[in-house]
Amino acid sequence: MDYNFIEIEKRWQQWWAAHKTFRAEADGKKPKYYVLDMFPYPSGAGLHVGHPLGYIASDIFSRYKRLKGFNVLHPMGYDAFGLPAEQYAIQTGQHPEKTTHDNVARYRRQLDRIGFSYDWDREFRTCDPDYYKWTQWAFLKMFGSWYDNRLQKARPIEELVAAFGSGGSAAVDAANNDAPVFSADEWKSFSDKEKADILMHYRIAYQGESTVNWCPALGTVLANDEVKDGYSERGGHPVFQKKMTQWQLRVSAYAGRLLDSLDRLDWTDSLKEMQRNWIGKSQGAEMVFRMECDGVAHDVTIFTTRADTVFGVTFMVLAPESEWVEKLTSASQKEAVDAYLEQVKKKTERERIAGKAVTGVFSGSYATNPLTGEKVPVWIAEYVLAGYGTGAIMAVPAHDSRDYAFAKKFDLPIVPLIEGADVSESSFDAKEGVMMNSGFLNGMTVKEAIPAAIDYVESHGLGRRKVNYRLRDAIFSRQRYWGEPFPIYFKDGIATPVPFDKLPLTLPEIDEYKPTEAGEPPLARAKDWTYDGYPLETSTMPGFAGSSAYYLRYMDPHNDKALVSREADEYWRSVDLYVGGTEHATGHLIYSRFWNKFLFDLGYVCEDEPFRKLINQGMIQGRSNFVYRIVNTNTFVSCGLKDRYETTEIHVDINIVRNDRLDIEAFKAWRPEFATAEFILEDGEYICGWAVEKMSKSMYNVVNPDQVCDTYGADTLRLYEMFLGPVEQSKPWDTKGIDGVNRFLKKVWRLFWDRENWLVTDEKPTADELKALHKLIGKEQEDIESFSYNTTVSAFMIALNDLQNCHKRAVLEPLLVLLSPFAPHITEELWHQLGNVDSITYAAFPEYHEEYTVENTVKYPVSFNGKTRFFLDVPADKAPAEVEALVRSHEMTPRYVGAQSIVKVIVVPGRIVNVVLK
RNA sequence: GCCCGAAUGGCGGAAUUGGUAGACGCGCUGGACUCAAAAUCCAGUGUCCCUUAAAGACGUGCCGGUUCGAGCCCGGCUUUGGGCACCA
Repeated sequence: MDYNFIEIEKRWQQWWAAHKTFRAEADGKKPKYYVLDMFPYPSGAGLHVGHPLGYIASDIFSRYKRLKGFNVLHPMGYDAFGLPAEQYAIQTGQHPEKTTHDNVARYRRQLDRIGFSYDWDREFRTCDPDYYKWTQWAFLKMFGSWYDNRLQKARPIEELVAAFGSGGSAAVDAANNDAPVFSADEWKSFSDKEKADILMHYRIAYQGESTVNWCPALGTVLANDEVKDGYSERGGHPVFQKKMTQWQLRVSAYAGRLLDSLDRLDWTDSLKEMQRNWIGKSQGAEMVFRMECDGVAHDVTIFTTRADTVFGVTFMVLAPESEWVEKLTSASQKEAVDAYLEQVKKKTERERIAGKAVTGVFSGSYATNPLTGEKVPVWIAEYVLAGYGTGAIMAVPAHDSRDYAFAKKFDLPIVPLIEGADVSESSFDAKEGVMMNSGFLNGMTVKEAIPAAIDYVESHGLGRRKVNYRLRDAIFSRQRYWGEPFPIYFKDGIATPVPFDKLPLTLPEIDEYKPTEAGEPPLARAKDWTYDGYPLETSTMPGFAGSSAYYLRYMDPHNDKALVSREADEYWRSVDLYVGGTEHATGHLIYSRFWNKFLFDLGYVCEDEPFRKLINQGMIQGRSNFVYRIVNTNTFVSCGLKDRYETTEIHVDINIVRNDRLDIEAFKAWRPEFATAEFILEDGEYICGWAVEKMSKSMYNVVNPDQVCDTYGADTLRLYEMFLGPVEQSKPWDTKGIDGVNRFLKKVWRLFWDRENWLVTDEKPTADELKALHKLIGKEQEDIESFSYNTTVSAFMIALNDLQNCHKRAVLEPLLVLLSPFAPHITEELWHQLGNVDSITYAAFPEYHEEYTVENTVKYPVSFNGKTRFFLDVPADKAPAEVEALVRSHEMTPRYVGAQSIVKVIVVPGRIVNVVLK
């Protein structure tokens, strides 16, 4: 009988579905294990061979854990709200729901062919109202909460209201955005609207004005992680900085906790480092400078990490968007300042970064250095960012390169503060050296001077220690259609939550998906978009809203009373293994952690971190092929000869190229313009050029997993993707080696069947066969636990070489179990042919016995002059003299001895060997 | 500019973490089977010297160091991938 993978794979996929083999249920008797893939956005292009890489790895791990006796939760679903479906809708008028539905169906078909062990009963899409009900619920919980800096946790807003009533704004230390100061009596006298406005400054989900990334081409604002180098990540459109009122999440309140608990996570160091950079903690001080403008004094707070350099301040700088700009612009400078602000506003984010042009304007006011009493000018310049620190800085050109560039351009004084620092050509930014020109700090090193300066400032009431984070609050509204509607309506101008029992607030039907003529979001087109007669919010939530708590929903996906029941949450707790790409490091993985910590604070979940262990699978790149057309002709020249002509490089579909050799007939048929093409060949063949590039439709280098399943089968695909190299590593897709893996599976089949005979016997295995088997068991356990799947596949091949002619049931049965996580279909088939009725999934992972793999030996540590150099395996019954002879004759010994000679060899029987050298 | 990571045959990649470098697979060469091809099986395959073999020398991006011993540790580079980037 032959290995008919098409038939086998179809049969067992149906069998697993019919028997719900992978259904997970909370079961207190077994230890749980939760394995999760980052769920996909179902794009129109379908899956390519790169997508399943992580899914295969996590599926192998899930199947392995099941064999090890764990109750495994391994779900899958779709991140279905998003921009592509909406843009397609704008172009074609097709409802995004329809597009999404079709794409999901296609993804599902493709996923099913690969034989994943998902519990499909738990599937959901983030655009299902039953699901986004809980996204809206979480939003309302955030709207109804504030962050207590003292307790470092979120609390219900009612408790804040109570505190205001008894002690005014001073009663709490709460995370806020520029909240006003008031007394308890004032609070009581405020109108409802005034109270609501104040509370809005404290809510964890709040509406507030801030400088946002505005993308006119997409007609929406974007979060920081959705902007790359000044362009939108989706579509690559220019982004502008603009002050706007938007919904935001107070992620910044959690910056410290997000940073600290990174240490407890089993993630790669590089990913943790990325998050640390993104959170960007910096320790320094806030200092107050008195500034005077046309005779009026203002106390302006600045942030610095170099309090030690305060004696070298020669000017101050405000960000153009700072609220101080207006108050500190003198009448005489007003015109110049206004012109400058206008000029800054017109620039895109890209131009601000890329230009690096030094620009600025004098405000007309002066500041007093609180330590020296010296007066210095106040400038306005775009190199100072409004969103970080206080939007104002003290400039020390001698020791900060940006201040230095500014001082040079505008001819401001530069005062060096560190002995020996040469500041004639550039600033001296390093935090080292000995202070001078710095009053009481003189003679100290920089490392001593920083805390000394801050201590001085604190004790004289001029400022205080302060930790700043780069992490900003997340802009949470998008001016788009295809997202979760905000369950908020505006009653007399007060943002009011839609009651919980009215959720989900479902997305209304509209006839066009574009913004309105007036520039309002698409939802403004909906008829009667009101609640209780009041207008509803017309923005929708961003893509990350639905993906921030989806791992919790999988624990209890059909619950209509809660996001997740307490019992389900306490059983499944958090994701034990999360597999996905690094591209989510500063987006989804920050937002999810924030979201989870918030729910933890309110007692809705029992773990404060969502993803215990994280593996980042690498990208699979495409291998593109090129043909070379001679300019202005329809003649194509083979790669080796292309330098003799002037040619244009054209991507050619890799499906009509084999081993870099072009199928000329297929090429002529590929596109009408090539039907009459002529060719200049090498050795009778057309050789194509090639390059490794991103796998994409436009480069004609996409390999569809369906094709691989057709030609080789899903088991080969799974095994091959793992064999390509470490899961974490990016690598180009290359089918060169796939035959070797396929050959391996055929050989496995041949252990059971030759052409027509069943070969399996009940003979007793030999010692060598057991040794090969147990070596494999040991290796596989070790490798799977450390995600070295490529070496596990190698171990299978080695074991197979050792077991070539072994048809013994006692060896083959455990072998199938070992192989089943990697190649589930072929093993399931053979497992049943061996007479087993139930799925191999329920088998037990074979136990590893060291005695089969290691001879009965003693391990002697061999040391030279007391330092252990190597271990020698010696049969246990050897006498000391024989051991000594072995050591002396050991092939490595001369190398350890080097130029010295052996004085004597001391052997402690069964324990240790020491070689004394002279 | 700053912060991580990587560099090993013709190729993808191994190496028990300081102990026989190149596992396993691909490719290539030769052979068996075949009328022939495909498939399958067997053998060989880091480089140099050599008809071949033995033996030897060299060999993990470059220079130096520690060590009896370095792909692995230390110092200094080169190339390359990724992240952050007027964050005071």
